[in-house]
Amino acid sequence: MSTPRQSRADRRRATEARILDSARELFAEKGFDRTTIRAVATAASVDPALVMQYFGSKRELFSRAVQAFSVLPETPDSDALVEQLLATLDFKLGGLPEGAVAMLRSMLTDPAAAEYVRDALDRQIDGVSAALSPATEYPELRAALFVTTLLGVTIGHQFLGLTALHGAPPDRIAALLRPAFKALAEPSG
Amino acid sequence: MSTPRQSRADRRRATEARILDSARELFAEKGFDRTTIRAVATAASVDPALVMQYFGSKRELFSRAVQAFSVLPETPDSDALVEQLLATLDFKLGGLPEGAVAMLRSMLTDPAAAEYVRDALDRQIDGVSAALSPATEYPELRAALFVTTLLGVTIGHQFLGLTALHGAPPDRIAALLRPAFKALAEPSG
DNA sequence: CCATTCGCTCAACACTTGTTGACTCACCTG
DNA sequence: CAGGTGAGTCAACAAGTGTTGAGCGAATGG
Repeated sequence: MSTPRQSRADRRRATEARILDSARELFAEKGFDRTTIRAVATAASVDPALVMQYFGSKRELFSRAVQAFSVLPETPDSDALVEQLLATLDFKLGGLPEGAVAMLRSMLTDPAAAEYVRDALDRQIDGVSAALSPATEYPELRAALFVTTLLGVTIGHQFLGLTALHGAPPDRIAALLRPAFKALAEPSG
Repeated sequence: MSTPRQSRADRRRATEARILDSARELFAEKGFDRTTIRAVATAASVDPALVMQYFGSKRELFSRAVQAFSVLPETPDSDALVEQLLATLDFKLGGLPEGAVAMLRSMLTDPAAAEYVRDALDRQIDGVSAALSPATEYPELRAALFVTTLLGVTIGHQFLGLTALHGAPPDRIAALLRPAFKALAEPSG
Protein backbone atom coordinates (compact mmCIF):
# COMPACT_ATOMS: atom_id res chain seq x y z
CA MET A 1 0.00 0.00 0.00
CA SER A 2 2.21 2.77 -1.20
CA THR A 3 -0.71 5.15 -1.78
CA PRO A 4 -3.32 5.79 0.97
CA ARG A 5 -6.94 5.74 -0.07
CA GLN A 6 -7.28 9.40 0.77
CA SER A 7 -4.81 12.15 0.10
CA ARG A 8 -3.74 14.33 2.98
CA ALA A 9 -5.80 17.25 1.67
CA ASP A 10 -8.85 15.01 1.38
CA ARG A 11 -8.50 13.78 4.92
CA ARG A 12 -8.06 17.32 6.08
CA ARG A 13 -11.25 18.47 4.38
CA ALA A 14 -13.11 15.44 5.68
CA THR A 15 -12.11 16.02 9.30
CA GLU A 16 -12.93 19.68 9.08
CA ALA A 17 -16.35 18.82 7.70
CA ARG A 18 -16.87 16.21 10.42
CA ILE A 19 -16.03 18.79 13.07
CA LEU A 20 -18.39 21.33 11.52
CA ASP A 21 -21.20 18.79 11.37
CA SER A 22 -20.75 17.78 14.99
CA ALA A 23 -20.55 21.41 16.03
CA ARG A 24 -23.68 22.35 14.13
CA GLU A 25 -25.59 19.49 15.66
CA LEU A 26 -24.50 20.22 19.20
CA PHE A 27 -24.98 23.98 18.89
CA ALA A 28 -28.48 23.31 17.59
CA GLU A 29 -29.27 20.94 20.42
CA LYS A 30 -27.76 22.78 23.37
CA GLY A 31 -26.98 26.30 22.27
CA PHE A 32 -23.68 28.16 22.30
CA ASP A 33 -22.89 28.20 26.00
CA ARG A 34 -23.68 24.59 26.79
CA THR A 35 -21.78 23.24 23.82
CA THR A 36 -18.15 22.57 24.73
CA ILE A 37 -15.28 22.25 22.35
CA ARG A 38 -14.43 18.97 24.02
CA ALA A 39 -17.90 17.61 23.25
CA VAL A 40 -17.64 18.69 19.63
CA ALA A 41 -14.20 17.10 19.38
CA THR A 42 -15.40 13.85 20.91
CA ALA A 43 -18.41 13.72 18.58
CA ALA A 44 -16.05 14.22 15.65
CA SER A 45 -13.58 11.63 17.01
CA VAL A 46 -10.84 14.19 17.21
CA ASP A 47 -8.69 15.92 19.78
CA PRO A 48 -10.02 19.23 21.19
CA ALA A 49 -6.78 20.93 20.27
CA LEU A 50 -7.40 20.19 16.63
CA VAL A 51 -10.69 22.06 16.72
CA MET A 52 -8.82 25.09 18.02
CA GLN A 53 -6.09 24.67 15.43
CA TYR A 54 -8.65 24.63 12.63
CA PHE A 55 -11.05 27.31 13.80
CA GLY A 56 -9.08 29.46 16.21
CA SER A 57 -11.81 29.93 18.79
CA LYS A 58 -15.19 28.64 19.88
CA ARG A 59 -16.84 31.76 18.50
CA GLU A 60 -15.29 31.28 15.11
CA LEU A 61 -16.31 27.62 15.13
CA PHE A 62 -19.88 28.72 15.83
CA SER A 63 -19.85 31.24 13.00
CA ARG A 64 -18.50 28.71 10.56
CA ALA A 65 -20.91 25.99 11.68
CA VAL A 66 -24.11 28.01 11.34
CA GLN A 67 -23.20 29.93 8.20
CA ALA A 68 -25.79 30.30 5.48
CA PHE A 69 -28.57 30.72 7.99
CA SER A 70 -31.80 32.11 6.68
CA VAL A 71 -35.31 31.94 8.02
CA LEU A 72 -37.06 33.01 4.86
CA PRO A 73 -35.37 31.57 1.79
CA GLU A 74 -36.61 33.90 -0.90
CA THR A 75 -37.68 37.50 -0.98
CA PRO A 76 -41.43 37.62 -1.47
CA ASP A 77 -43.20 39.39 -4.27
CA SER A 78 -46.23 41.53 -3.77
CA ASP A 79 -48.83 39.37 -5.49
CA ALA A 80 -48.97 36.25 -3.39
CA LEU A 81 -47.29 37.60 -0.27
CA VAL A 82 -49.50 35.84 2.21
CA GLU A 83 -49.28 32.54 0.40
CA GLN A 84 -45.54 32.79 0.24
CA LEU A 85 -45.32 33.50 3.94
CA LEU A 86 -47.59 30.59 4.76
CA ALA A 87 -45.60 28.33 2.47
CA THR A 88 -42.54 28.84 4.66
CA LEU A 89 -44.37 27.11 7.50
CA ASP A 90 -43.61 23.67 6.09
CA PHE A 91 -40.01 24.70 6.13
CA LYS A 92 -40.11 26.13 9.61
CA LEU A 93 -41.95 23.28 11.26
CA GLY A 94 -39.50 20.44 11.13
CA GLY A 95 -37.44 21.26 8.08
CA LEU A 96 -35.46 24.02 9.68
CA PRO A 97 -31.73 23.61 8.95
CA GLU A 98 -29.57 22.83 11.96
CA GLY A 99 -27.62 26.02 11.54
CA ALA A 100 -30.77 28.06 11.87
CA VAL A 101 -31.84 26.07 14.92
CA ALA A 102 -28.44 26.70 16.49
CA MET A 103 -28.74 30.42 15.85
CA LEU A 104 -32.29 30.68 17.14
CA ARG A 105 -31.54 28.60 20.20
CA SER A 106 -28.72 30.90 21.20
CA MET A 107 -30.41 34.18 20.38
CA LEU A 108 -31.84 34.84 23.85
CA THR A 109 -28.64 34.25 25.78
CA ASP A 110 -25.82 35.10 23.41
CA PRO A 111 -25.64 38.76 22.36
CA ALA A 112 -23.78 37.97 19.15
CA ALA A 113 -26.46 35.49 18.09
CA ALA A 114 -29.15 37.98 19.11
CA GLU A 115 -27.62 40.63 16.90
CA TYR A 116 -27.34 38.24 14.00
CA VAL A 117 -30.96 37.13 14.26
CA ARG A 118 -32.17 40.68 14.72
CA ASP A 119 -30.37 41.82 11.60
CA ALA A 120 -31.66 38.86 9.63
CA LEU A 121 -35.22 39.47 10.75
CA ASP A 122 -34.93 43.20 10.15
CA ARG A 123 -33.86 42.50 6.59
CA GLN A 124 -36.68 40.06 6.19
CA ILE A 125 -39.14 42.59 7.53
CA ASP A 126 -37.90 45.14 5.03
CA GLY A 127 -38.52 42.65 2.24
CA VAL A 128 -42.03 41.84 3.37
CA SER A 129 -42.77 45.48 3.95
CA ALA A 130 -41.74 46.37 0.43
CA ALA A 131 -43.97 43.63 -0.91
CA LEU A 132 -47.07 45.02 0.76
CA SER A 133 -49.50 47.10 -1.26
CA PRO A 134 -48.25 50.70 -1.42
CA ALA A 135 -51.52 51.97 0.01
CA THR A 136 -50.96 50.04 3.22
CA GLU A 137 -50.63 51.94 6.48
CA TYR A 138 -47.63 51.12 8.67
CA PRO A 139 -46.13 48.60 6.28
CA GLU A 140 -42.98 47.99 8.37
CA LEU A 141 -45.00 47.31 11.47
CA ARG A 142 -47.32 44.96 9.61
CA ALA A 143 -44.33 43.18 8.13
CA ALA A 144 -42.82 42.88 11.58
CA LEU A 145 -46.04 41.28 12.83
CA PHE A 146 -45.96 38.74 10.01
CA VAL A 147 -42.41 37.81 10.81
CA THR A 148 -42.77 37.71 14.59
CA THR A 149 -45.92 35.63 14.28
CA LEU A 150 -44.04 33.04 12.27
CA LEU A 151 -41.19 33.27 14.75
CA GLY A 152 -43.54 32.65 17.65
CA VAL A 153 -45.13 29.65 15.97
CA THR A 154 -41.71 28.26 15.15
CA ILE A 155 -40.51 28.63 18.72
CA GLY A 156 -43.70 27.17 20.13
CA HIS A 157 -43.44 24.19 17.85
CA GLN A 158 -39.77 23.44 17.41
CA PHE A 159 -38.29 24.62 20.68
CA LEU A 160 -41.03 24.37 23.28
CA GLY A 161 -43.05 21.54 21.81
CA LEU A 162 -46.41 23.01 22.78
CA THR A 163 -48.89 20.16 22.89
CA ALA A 164 -51.56 21.93 20.86
CA LEU A 165 -49.00 22.52 18.11
CA HIS A 166 -47.21 19.22 18.30
CA GLY A 167 -49.62 17.06 16.36
CA ALA A 168 -50.99 19.68 14.04
CA PRO A 169 -50.09 19.30 10.35
CA PRO A 170 -48.51 22.41 8.82
CA ASP A 171 -51.33 22.64 6.26
CA ARG A 172 -53.90 23.04 8.98
CA ILE A 173 -51.85 25.67 10.75
CA ALA A 174 -51.43 27.50 7.47
CA ALA A 175 -55.18 27.21 6.81
CA LEU A 176 -56.02 28.77 10.16
CA LEU A 177 -53.38 31.44 9.81
CA ARG A 178 -54.46 32.40 6.29
CA PRO A 179 -57.48 34.57 7.17
CA ALA A 180 -55.49 36.24 9.94
CA PHE A 181 -52.62 37.04 7.59
CA LYS A 182 -55.03 38.29 4.94
CA ALA A 183 -56.58 40.61 7.49
CA LEU A 184 -53.12 41.82 8.45
CA ALA A 185 -52.33 42.54 4.80
CA GLU A 186 -55.52 44.56 4.24
CA PRO A 187 -54.58 48.17 3.43
CA SER A 188 -57.53 49.46 5.46
CA GLY A 189 -56.29 48.83 8.97
CA MET B 1 -27.32 51.91 71.61
CA SER B 2 -28.35 48.81 73.39
CA THR B 3 -30.94 47.97 70.75
CA PRO B 4 -29.95 47.82 67.04
CA ARG B 5 -32.24 49.59 64.61
CA GLN B 6 -33.02 46.29 62.96
CA SER B 7 -33.60 42.98 64.64
CA ARG B 8 -31.60 40.02 63.47
CA ALA B 9 -34.65 38.53 61.79
CA ASP B 10 -35.29 41.80 59.96
CA ARG B 11 -31.77 41.96 58.67
CA ARG B 12 -32.01 38.36 57.58
CA ARG B 13 -35.19 38.99 55.61
CA ALA B 14 -33.74 42.13 54.09
CA THR B 15 -30.57 40.39 52.89
CA GLU B 16 -32.54 37.50 51.49
CA ALA B 17 -34.77 39.93 49.59
CA ARG B 18 -31.72 41.81 48.34
CA ILE B 19 -30.22 38.59 47.03
CA LEU B 20 -33.46 37.62 45.35
CA ASP B 21 -33.74 41.02 43.70
CA SER B 22 -30.20 40.91 42.38
CA ALA B 23 -30.69 37.35 41.18
CA ARG B 24 -33.92 38.18 39.40
CA GLU B 25 -32.33 41.14 37.68
CA LEU B 26 -29.26 39.23 36.55
CA PHE B 27 -31.19 36.15 35.46
CA ALA B 28 -33.45 38.43 33.43
CA GLU B 29 -30.53 40.20 31.84
CA LYS B 30 -28.19 37.31 31.11
CA GLY B 31 -30.16 34.09 31.52
CA PHE B 32 -29.48 31.14 33.78
CA ASP B 33 -26.13 29.96 32.48
CA ARG B 34 -24.41 33.32 32.24
CA THR B 35 -25.51 34.44 35.66
CA THR B 36 -23.00 33.41 38.30
CA ILE B 37 -23.63 33.08 41.99
CA ARG B 38 -20.63 35.30 42.54
CA ALA B 39 -22.17 38.05 40.42
CA VAL B 40 -25.45 37.82 42.29
CA ALA B 41 -23.61 37.95 45.60
CA THR B 42 -21.57 40.97 44.55
CA ALA B 43 -24.68 42.79 43.35
CA ALA B 44 -26.29 42.10 46.69
CA SER B 45 -23.13 43.12 48.60
CA VAL B 46 -22.83 39.73 50.15
CA ASP B 47 -20.51 36.74 50.17
CA PRO B 48 -21.21 34.00 47.59
CA ALA B 49 -21.28 31.41 50.34
CA LEU B 50 -24.24 33.16 51.91
CA VAL B 51 -26.27 32.75 48.75
CA MET B 52 -25.62 29.02 48.90
CA GLN B 53 -26.45 28.90 52.57
CA TYR B 54 -29.78 30.58 51.99
CA PHE B 55 -30.87 28.88 48.80
CA GLY B 56 -28.92 25.63 48.65
CA SER B 57 -28.12 25.70 44.97
CA LYS B 58 -28.12 27.93 41.91
CA ARG B 59 -31.18 26.12 40.55
CA GLU B 60 -33.11 26.70 43.72
CA LEU B 61 -32.10 30.36 43.70
CA PHE B 62 -33.43 30.63 40.17
CA SER B 63 -36.74 29.01 41.11
CA ARG B 64 -37.18 31.30 44.08
CA ALA B 65 -36.18 34.41 42.11
CA VAL B 66 -38.60 33.94 39.23
CA GLN B 67 -41.54 32.64 41.20
CA ALA B 68 -45.01 33.89 40.41
CA PHE B 69 -44.26 34.07 36.75
CA SER B 70 -47.21 34.37 34.43
CA VAL B 71 -47.48 35.60 30.89
CA LEU B 72 -51.25 36.06 30.84
CA PRO B 73 -52.48 37.43 34.16
CA GLU B 74 -56.14 36.46 34.05
CA THR B 75 -58.07 33.68 32.42
CA PRO B 76 -60.06 35.14 29.57
CA ASP B 77 -63.82 34.90 29.21
CA SER B 78 -65.52 34.08 25.98
CA ASP B 79 -67.15 37.43 25.26
CA ALA B 80 -64.26 39.78 24.73
CA LEU B 81 -61.54 37.20 24.17
CA VAL B 82 -59.74 39.09 21.44
CA GLU B 83 -59.82 42.35 23.34
CA GLN B 84 -58.48 40.69 26.43
CA LEU B 85 -55.66 39.12 24.50
CA LEU B 86 -54.77 42.42 22.88
CA ALA B 87 -54.93 44.16 26.23
CA THR B 88 -52.06 41.99 27.45
CA LEU B 89 -49.82 43.61 24.87
CA ASP B 90 -49.33 46.70 27.01
CA PHE B 91 -48.20 44.36 29.72
CA LYS B 92 -45.92 42.32 27.49
CA LEU B 93 -44.23 45.22 25.75
CA GLY B 94 -42.18 46.78 28.48
CA GLY B 95 -44.15 45.96 31.58
CA LEU B 96 -43.11 42.34 31.72
CA PRO B 97 -42.00 41.42 35.25
CA GLU B 98 -38.33 40.56 35.60
CA GLY B 99 -39.12 37.05 36.70
CA ALA B 100 -40.95 36.41 33.47
CA VAL B 101 -38.12 37.89 31.45
CA ALA B 102 -35.67 35.63 33.25
CA MET B 103 -37.78 32.58 32.52
CA LEU B 104 -38.30 33.47 28.87
CA ARG B 105 -34.67 34.32 28.34
CA SER B 106 -33.57 30.94 29.61
CA MET B 107 -36.23 28.87 27.90
CA LEU B 108 -34.26 28.04 24.76
CA THR B 109 -31.10 26.88 26.50
CA ASP B 110 -32.20 25.55 29.86
CA PRO B 111 -34.43 22.46 29.70
CA ALA B 112 -35.97 23.17 33.12
CA ALA B 113 -36.99 26.67 32.04
CA ALA B 114 -38.25 25.28 28.74
CA GLU B 115 -40.48 22.82 30.55
CA TYR B 116 -41.78 25.51 32.85
CA VAL B 117 -42.64 27.86 29.99
CA ARG B 118 -44.17 25.07 27.95
CA ASP B 119 -46.43 24.05 30.81
CA ALA B 120 -47.41 27.65 31.48
CA LEU B 121 -48.22 28.27 27.82
CA ASP B 122 -50.07 24.96 27.53
CA ARG B 123 -52.26 25.97 30.43
CA GLN B 124 -52.80 29.36 28.89
CA ILE B 125 -53.73 27.78 25.59
CA ASP B 126 -56.27 25.58 27.34
CA GLY B 127 -57.83 28.66 28.87
CA VAL B 128 -58.05 30.53 25.59
CA SER B 129 -59.31 27.43 23.84
CA ALA B 130 -62.12 27.04 26.34
CA ALA B 131 -63.07 30.68 25.85
CA LEU B 132 -63.54 30.28 22.11
CA SER B 133 -67.04 29.85 20.70
CA PRO B 134 -68.06 26.19 21.00
CA ALA B 135 -68.77 26.03 17.27
CA THR B 136 -65.12 26.78 16.48
CA GLU B 137 -63.07 24.22 14.59
CA TYR B 138 -59.69 23.26 16.09
CA PRO B 139 -60.02 25.47 19.15
CA GLU B 140 -56.77 24.29 20.78
CA LEU B 141 -54.81 24.99 17.64
CA ARG B 142 -56.35 28.42 17.26
CA ALA B 143 -55.63 29.15 20.90
CA ALA B 144 -52.06 28.04 20.38
CA LEU B 145 -51.74 30.44 17.46
CA PHE B 146 -53.01 33.32 19.58
CA VAL B 147 -50.51 32.57 22.28
CA THR B 148 -47.53 31.92 20.02
CA THR B 149 -48.26 35.09 18.08
CA LEU B 150 -48.12 37.11 21.27
CA LEU B 151 -44.99 35.21 22.25
CA GLY B 152 -43.35 36.04 18.94
CA VAL B 153 -44.20 39.72 19.20
CA THR B 154 -42.90 39.80 22.75
CA ILE B 155 -39.62 38.18 21.78
CA GLY B 156 -39.22 40.41 18.75
CA HIS B 157 -39.80 43.48 20.84
CA GLN B 158 -38.33 42.81 24.26
CA PHE B 159 -35.50 40.43 23.47
CA LEU B 160 -34.43 41.14 19.92
CA GLY B 161 -35.34 44.78 19.69
CA LEU B 162 -36.53 44.59 16.10
CA THR B 163 -36.35 48.06 14.67
CA ALA B 164 -39.81 48.02 13.15
CA LEU B 165 -41.25 47.11 16.54
CA HIS B 166 -39.05 49.30 18.66
CA GLY B 167 -40.78 52.61 18.20
CA ALA B 168 -44.29 51.35 17.71
CA PRO B 169 -46.80 52.19 20.46
CA PRO B 170 -48.62 49.14 21.85
CA ASP B 171 -51.98 50.62 20.82
CA ARG B 172 -50.96 50.66 17.21
CA ILE B 173 -49.70 47.11 17.36
CA ALA B 174 -52.95 46.08 19.00
CA ALA B 175 -54.93 47.94 16.35
CA LEU B 176 -53.15 46.13 13.54
CA LEU B 177 -53.38 42.79 15.27
CA ARG B 178 -57.10 43.17 16.02
CA PRO B 179 -58.48 42.22 12.57
CA ALA B 180 -56.05 39.32 12.38
CA PHE B 181 -57.09 38.02 15.79
CA LYS B 182 -60.76 38.46 14.93
CA ALA B 183 -60.25 36.41 11.78
CA LEU B 184 -58.49 33.75 13.82
CA ALA B 185 -61.43 33.63 16.22
CA GLU B 186 -64.00 33.22 13.45
CA PRO B 187 -65.71 29.83 13.82
CA SER B 188 -65.80 29.39 10.04
CA GLY B 189 -62.15 28.70 9.34
C1' DC C 1 -23.46 39.16 82.01
C1' DC C 2 -22.39 34.97 80.02
C1' DA C 3 -23.36 31.19 76.90
C1' DT C 4 -25.51 30.42 72.73
C1' DT C 5 -27.37 31.18 68.51
C1' DC C 6 -26.89 32.68 63.86
C1' DG C 7 -25.92 36.03 60.12
C1' DC C 8 -22.03 36.36 57.56
C1' DT C 9 -17.20 35.95 55.69
C1' DC C 10 -12.84 33.58 54.33
C1' DA C 11 -10.35 30.33 52.11
C1' DA C 12 -10.34 26.56 49.74
C1' DC C 13 -11.78 22.29 47.00
C1' DA C 14 -13.05 19.87 42.85
C1' DC C 15 -14.30 20.44 38.47
C1' DT C 16 -14.99 22.31 33.84
C1' DT C 17 -13.90 25.51 30.55
C1' DG C 18 -11.25 27.67 26.39
C1' DT C 19 -6.85 27.75 24.89
C1' DT C 20 -1.71 26.75 24.05
C1' DG C 21 2.90 24.63 23.03
C1' DA C 22 5.66 20.72 22.43
C1' DC C 23 5.58 16.53 20.36
C1' DT C 24 4.65 12.24 17.07
C1' DC C 25 4.19 10.26 12.89
C1' DA C 26 2.34 9.53 8.33
C1' DC C 27 2.40 11.71 3.98
C1' DC C 28 4.36 14.54 0.20
C1' DT C 29 8.20 16.39 -2.53
C1' DG C 30 12.73 16.74 -4.44
C1' DC D 1 14.95 7.59 -0.12
C1' DA D 2 15.92 11.62 2.85
C1' DG D 3 13.97 16.08 4.53
C1' DG D 4 10.28 18.74 5.30
C1' DT D 5 5.49 19.65 5.87
C1' DG D 6 1.40 19.29 8.10
C1' DA D 7 -2.41 16.48 10.28
C1' DG D 8 -3.30 15.05 14.62
C1' DT D 9 -2.38 14.08 19.78
C1' DC D 10 -0.86 14.81 24.65
C1' DA D 11 -0.43 17.23 28.63
C1' DA D 12 -0.88 21.20 30.77
C1' DC D 13 -2.14 26.08 32.08
C1' DA D 14 -5.06 29.79 33.74
C1' DA D 15 -9.36 31.32 34.63
C1' DG D 16 -13.89 30.68 36.23
C1' DT D 17 -17.52 27.72 38.10
C1' DG D 18 -20.73 25.75 41.94
C1' DT D 19 -20.13 24.36 46.35
C1' DT D 20 -18.34 23.44 51.25
C1' DG D 21 -16.57 23.74 56.10
C1' DA D 22 -14.32 26.29 59.55
C1' DG D 23 -14.45 30.33 61.81
C1' DC D 24 -15.63 35.40 63.55
C1' DG D 25 -18.40 38.59 65.84
C1' DA D 26 -22.61 40.70 67.03
C1' DA D 27 -27.35 40.05 68.46
C1' DT D 28 -30.13 37.20 71.64
C1' DG D 29 -32.17 35.14 75.65
C1' DG D 30 -31.79 33.27 80.10
